[in-house]
Amino acid sequence: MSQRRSFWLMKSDPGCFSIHHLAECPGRTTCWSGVRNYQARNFMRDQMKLGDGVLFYHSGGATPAVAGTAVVVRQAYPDHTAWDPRDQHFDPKALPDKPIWQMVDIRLEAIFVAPIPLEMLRKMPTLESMELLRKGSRLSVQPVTPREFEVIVELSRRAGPTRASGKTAKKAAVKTR
DNA sequence: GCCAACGTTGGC
DNA sequence: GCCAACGTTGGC
Repeated sequence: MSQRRSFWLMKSDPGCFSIHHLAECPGRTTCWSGVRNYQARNFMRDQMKLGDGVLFYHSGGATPAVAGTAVVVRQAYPDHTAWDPRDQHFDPKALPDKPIWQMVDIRLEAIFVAPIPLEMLRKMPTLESMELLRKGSRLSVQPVTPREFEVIVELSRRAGPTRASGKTAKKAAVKTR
């Protein structure tokens, strides 16, 4: 079986843990704890491999958006936060010798100069079958195709200069005040 | 803050 | 094994 790199999208509420938080973690690396959904866990446990690409998605907030990319640097291992009673994601059914929940480690790769809003993704015909865009989709860890990953990274490259000029315009507006 | 969609739980 | 009730997610 060939070991081809796979791609994923992982959601986080930026008010809880944003890509900027990740940027400040030691080694720009974090464990992805707190997943309490079996389907999402299974993707991490069974399919995520070292070197896989991750789209870091900011859910909730005013503008849900893909905020950047990360890479899987450690494959699935038990999520110890599940057996910590003080943890927000405590699960009394999980025990150290029967962990139930798993997590991976990811390392930040790039923060997009301009995040790609969900609204923009919806406008892209090449992305219409993305899991993220499916009505009612709530999976917090989901596969994306290599093509989808590539299209979004490419969008972020094009969005860069647009935002820069927007900034300039804003500055100019301030100046004239 | 609302609510649709979804996953989980528990009674039967 | 069905399904109603409930809790959660997440866009709007």
